[in-house]
Amino acid sequence: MTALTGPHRAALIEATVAEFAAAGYEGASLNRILRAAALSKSSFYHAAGSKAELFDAVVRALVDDVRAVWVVPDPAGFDAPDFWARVDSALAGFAALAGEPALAMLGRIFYLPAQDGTARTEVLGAVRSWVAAVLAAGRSAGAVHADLPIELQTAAVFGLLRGIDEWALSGDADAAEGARAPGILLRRMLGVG
Amino acid sequence: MTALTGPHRAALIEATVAEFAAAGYEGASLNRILRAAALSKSSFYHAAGSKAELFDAVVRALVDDVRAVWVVPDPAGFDAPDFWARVDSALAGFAALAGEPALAMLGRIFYLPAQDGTARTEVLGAVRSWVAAVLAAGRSAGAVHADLPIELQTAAVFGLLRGIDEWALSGDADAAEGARAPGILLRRMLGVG
DNA sequence: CCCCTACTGGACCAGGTGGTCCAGTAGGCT
DNA sequence: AGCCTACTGGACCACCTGGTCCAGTAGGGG
Repeated sequence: MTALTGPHRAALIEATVAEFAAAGYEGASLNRILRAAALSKSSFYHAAGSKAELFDAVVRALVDDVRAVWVVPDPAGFDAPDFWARVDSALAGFAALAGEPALAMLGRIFYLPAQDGTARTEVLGAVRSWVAAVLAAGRSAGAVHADLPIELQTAAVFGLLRGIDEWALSGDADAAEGARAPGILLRRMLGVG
Repeated sequence: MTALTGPHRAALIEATVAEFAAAGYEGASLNRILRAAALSKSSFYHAAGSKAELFDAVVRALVDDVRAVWVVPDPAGFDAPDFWARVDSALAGFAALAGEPALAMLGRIFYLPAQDGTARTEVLGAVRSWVAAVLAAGRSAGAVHADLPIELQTAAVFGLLRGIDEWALSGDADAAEGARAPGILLRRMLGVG
């Protein structure tokens, strides 16, 4: 019922994020989280109604953190001749917050398929339609190919970025290469000319 | 110990694949599999030593199915001026076996991160280095950009294909568009000129 | 001071997990 | 026939999961 209130909120979110990092979103154990947060079951169920609500609250908290650092650009602004320059600067702004591990994790949370009704699907849908709107603006600016469905292009963008991200995380990756790769590859994949 | 032998092999693999489809690789329940295969615990542990061995055997069986239908092209053959035509025909050959749902599932199994030592990591590594070898051949043929690490390009290929695959699976996807997308997008993303 | 509400600790629950153990039994070999 | 091995059924195990319940207790308002 209550959507995670009270003094334990911060500790609970922190412990949950750590658990996500260790065991993934699906594999996260409520018992482990409570143990880490030094909180009893009953206290937890008093503050947050269920495991699902906890997870939703955490997702929302992470999203808020991101939006506090990175103001999401209006897709309409991308309908301009310098479309790709604007994409580059948006990517640069976004890359700036990749430093904070808690925020980088938000991305990882969305890598798994989610069932409807959760905050994840909601946020993921919002991000997805934002990307689609940006692509649509790029199309009217003549900067983005229009010979494939825009939803397909959106999915390709997500997949590509995820692939780059996973490479960047796995061992022998050069951070500088990882930072410039999205701009280069997205432009080649989608850009006209 | 034994790597899944005996008369139950077929039924066990079938039930396991069905369970993978229903609950995912990680969420697959051994008990459900045994119930579906009408096999008792002791019989199972006699035939296959553990859940992990079952999963390995199933992965290997699916891989064998794929290799029976699609002969993996030698990467060396891609070092040619018509590199992208060869990629297209390889993609077409691979798309032909997307019809069989059990085989399509193999891909989905590899979407999740795997810990070392399992057949999944082994096969995934093999596929990954095959793709890297093809890309290297494309580079020497002058058909593939060489301004980014080849491992990064490989990761980008995996991500892109996964993104397209997920789009193709989710509802309102046009199968024809989904079939021609990989060739188009891979070439734009990686191709020179 | 008393009471009432908000909160807390911890025992407890049903149901699931992968895995073990042992008393059988069926089938081929000698 | 006798035996020995390969297999089977099912009870049982420890441990984990998310969730419930209840007897408290701390703290602020009347």
